[in-house]
Amino acid sequence: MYVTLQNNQNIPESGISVPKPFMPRRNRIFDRTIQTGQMLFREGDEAFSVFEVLSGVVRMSRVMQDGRRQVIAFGYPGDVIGFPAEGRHHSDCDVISTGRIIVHKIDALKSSETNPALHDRLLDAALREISQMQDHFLMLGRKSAPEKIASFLLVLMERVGRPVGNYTQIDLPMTRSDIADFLGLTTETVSRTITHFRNLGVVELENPRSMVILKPEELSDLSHRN
Amino acid sequence: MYVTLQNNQNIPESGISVPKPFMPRRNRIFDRTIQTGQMLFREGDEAFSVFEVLSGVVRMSRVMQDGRRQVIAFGYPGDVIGFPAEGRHHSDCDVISTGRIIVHKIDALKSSETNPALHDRLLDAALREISQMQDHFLMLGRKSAPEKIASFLLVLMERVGRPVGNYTQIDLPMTRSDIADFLGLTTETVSRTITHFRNLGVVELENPRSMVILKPEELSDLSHRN
DNA sequence: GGCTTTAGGTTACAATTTGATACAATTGAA
DNA sequence: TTCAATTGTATCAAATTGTAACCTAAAGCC
Repeated sequence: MYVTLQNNQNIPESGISVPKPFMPRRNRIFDRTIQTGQMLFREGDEAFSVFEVLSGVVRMSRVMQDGRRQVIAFGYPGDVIGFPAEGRHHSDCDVISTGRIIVHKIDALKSSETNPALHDRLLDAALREISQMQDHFLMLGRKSAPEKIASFLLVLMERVGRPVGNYTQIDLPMTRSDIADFLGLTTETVSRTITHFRNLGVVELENPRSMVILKPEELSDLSHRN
Repeated sequence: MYVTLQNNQNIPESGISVPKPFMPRRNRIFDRTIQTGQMLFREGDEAFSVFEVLSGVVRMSRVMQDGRRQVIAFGYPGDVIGFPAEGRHHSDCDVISTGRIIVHKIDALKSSETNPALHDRLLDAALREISQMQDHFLMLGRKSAPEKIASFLLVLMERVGRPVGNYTQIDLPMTRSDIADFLGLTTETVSRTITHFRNLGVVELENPRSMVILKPEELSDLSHRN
């Protein structure tokens, strides 16, 4: 699923499970390598496919003419991205971390004739995305800067964190500017807030792109998720 | 479609058309009256149906424990609402203006067996919703308060405005608080901004719930859509 | 009818957060 | 090593929010 910072406190059995990538037997997968900096599609492009991320990270974004940008979502392994409307893509999609994707023909989403199981899976992914975007709305519209950053780091920790000793380490393949544009902040505010968290002893930075979460509970308090 | 304040300046042939409600011959429709104040579903409810608005207006929202609320969307005639994820609704849905809806069994969305045409239509509605939520992201994350209000009024004008002489009249069935929670602002800011637009001669209020757009072009400039 | 109550809306002013600007430090690539 | 890009920090300005008072209209009640 997308990293869209859920807020499911009111939902019983809150966790939305992420299905494993579809793996037909004998690896008859039409997958493709994606390289950092590569563009998968642009806003307005005709949509021929949806993409399932196997590894690496992609960034979906929209831009205004005056340059203001909103990052819609980061696509991590397990996510399906590029759902079209009216046959077209409505955002840009860039690769920010090299990896592999499965390219599904758009027909698989449109029709259940040739492959009902895949159709169901893609439909579920689309519905899951709607739900996750709703969570992101709450964050964009109603959370403070520290709450946004804390929520963001928590989601990354839960989705792609790696245990290192007693703590959890997360990579940040995106720039501070990407994070800012995802959360509706400025890079300065992102920087300030991370520095603040560091001073609180909640997180630790090995370098700007590698973070260790020292106190997940305090981060959770800061995010006001529970 | 939802009133989600589109920003399609980069998309050729930008307008996303809204399909007419599905009308089987001889009116064999399973529709239902909805009354202001009625609740269609709550966050966490098991999802048995999706709803197609025929008339009236509904409000989808999510709430944090501390009371902060985000209005996800307003459902106007033509919109399909209540798409579930993992079999559950992930927002509350209230009726804010009496009307009628069609109740579609969730199976119609899940499977194309019984009614392929309806299945396609609901799938399209879901994809359109994803696209429109992306537009709303840009607004929530990157637009200023006046830009948000101007965009909101423009979308209402285009979707449900009624010509009155040379101008366009729009009803605002939602409260200022609903608008604020939709745009990520406070009621005071909404009030102040509308007053400002009134002083500019861009809009006129017959009463707080009935507005006349006097200068659509200036409103468009204020919204930074074009 | 006239009164009170209530919800919603508006306005003014103070407080606060965030953004803008500028510049230093760091990192990674050439 | 040098350069360019990114990140971090500090100061100041601006936009938005918070607080509180007041207004208006509708609803309920006597």
